[in-house]
Amino acid sequence: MAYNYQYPRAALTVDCVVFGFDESELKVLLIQRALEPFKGKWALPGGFVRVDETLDVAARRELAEETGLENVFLEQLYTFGTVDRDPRERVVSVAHYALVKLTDHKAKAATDAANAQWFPISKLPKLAFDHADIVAAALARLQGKVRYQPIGFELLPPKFTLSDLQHLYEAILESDLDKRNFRKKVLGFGLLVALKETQMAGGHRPAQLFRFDADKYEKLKKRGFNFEL
Amino acid sequence: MAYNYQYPRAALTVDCVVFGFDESELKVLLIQRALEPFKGKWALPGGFVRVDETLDVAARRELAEETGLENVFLEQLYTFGTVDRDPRERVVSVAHYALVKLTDHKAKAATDAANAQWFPISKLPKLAFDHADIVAAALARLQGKVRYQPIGFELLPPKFTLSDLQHLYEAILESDLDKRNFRKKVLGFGLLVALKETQMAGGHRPAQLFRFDADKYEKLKKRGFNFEL
DNA sequence: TATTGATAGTGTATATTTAACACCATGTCA
DNA sequence: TGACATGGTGTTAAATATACACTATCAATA
Repeated sequence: MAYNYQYPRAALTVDCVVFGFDESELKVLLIQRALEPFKGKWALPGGFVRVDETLDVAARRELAEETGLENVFLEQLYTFGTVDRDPRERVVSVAHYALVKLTDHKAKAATDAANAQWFPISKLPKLAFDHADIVAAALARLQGKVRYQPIGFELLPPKFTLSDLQHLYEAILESDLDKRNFRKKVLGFGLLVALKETQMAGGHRPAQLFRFDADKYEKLKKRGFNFEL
Repeated sequence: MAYNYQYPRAALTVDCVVFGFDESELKVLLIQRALEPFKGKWALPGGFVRVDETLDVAARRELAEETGLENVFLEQLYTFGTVDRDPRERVVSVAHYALVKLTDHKAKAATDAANAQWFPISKLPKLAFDHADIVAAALARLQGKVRYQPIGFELLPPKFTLSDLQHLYEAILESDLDKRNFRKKVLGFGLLVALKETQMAGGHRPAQLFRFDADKYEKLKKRGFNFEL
């Protein structure tokens, strides 16, 4: 096809659905918009892509600027290109989703991201633009992905109990799992390393702490190992 | 995020990986480029997105213009946004993949798409831009998707035999399947309707023809039915 | 017209995986 | 020291997946 500069161009943005997990609930990080349109409404963190940065870099930059988050798990999700999704002009957005350890983030929240706030996924406010659609797509992707790739660990602190992990999966999949079968399966992957510590949670028997063995995961992944839950 | 017109903008394109199936082989439809850069090289059909059309519409329009294909199965794949993927300027491409019935297309090929040509996926020529990456991503997606969604029918003519279907799956998955187990499973989905005709292929016992029951598929899909192969 | 060659079509037995299920252990706190 | 809360552990039955071999029916031809 002809290469032609004369047509008007769509603006290109990135948006991020940031998932966190805390107190048995899956949460999403939102930003309150300071400007029109949708001023005062909640929206996904995101912004315009610069001509000299890749999409991934743009998403990470916006995330750092607006929420203070860095070095998180981030993947491209889907590109939203409806003509009227932005009332100002044509804006195409490459949506991403991120998984963060809530514990890490809480310290920074006060400084970098004064107008960022975590919302339980089941109680999201009305969102600006088509961001509700983007969140829905991200949740569907997360639910699908978690079944065959051990990405849930990105949402947990470095040390966690098997109950923590099970509650996370139950929150993501929105269904109850059998405790014994769950433990059998996840331990069977051989990706969990039992630490010498236990979690003194009070009021009951202390739980064994584990960490995720990322190196081993990379090796097994290369061999085409199947991590289906 | 600041809303700012002053920065240069990336150009936005769509590209399509068009899959077809013929003579036991999975094929991809390529276009020979008429202009620089990569003049004379083979490339994916695609082109610039207009400001008044969605991504899906843009992909279908380009497909019709460059290959004569219409009303095909088409889904968004991934957005490629490396900074230097186009030597002229920054171009971000929303890649799609399409599944077409080769039999339908062959009639049109001579007229609409003089410089379009089908290549076996295992013998692709060197491709322009990062199109080899896009094809690889599309194949991976197709291989993943075919395992849990009956989209293979999009690649077959309306009437087909179980052997046709099996050969298609074997071509996509690049592995041999057991005939009896395969037939048991696909018939078990209840999506195949046996026609009253048989295929007179000559030289051997004629094979039962089937059609895909798209209505039933839609109904079962809504009920969350599992089509895992 | 009998034989050969090519693909169609069919069932069972075994191995593997999944699903369902209940009790004791160990800590805190009243 | 008893109540309460969560941690931790195996077995059995059901369902599913896998492996496997022979007969059927046509065309071509010897």
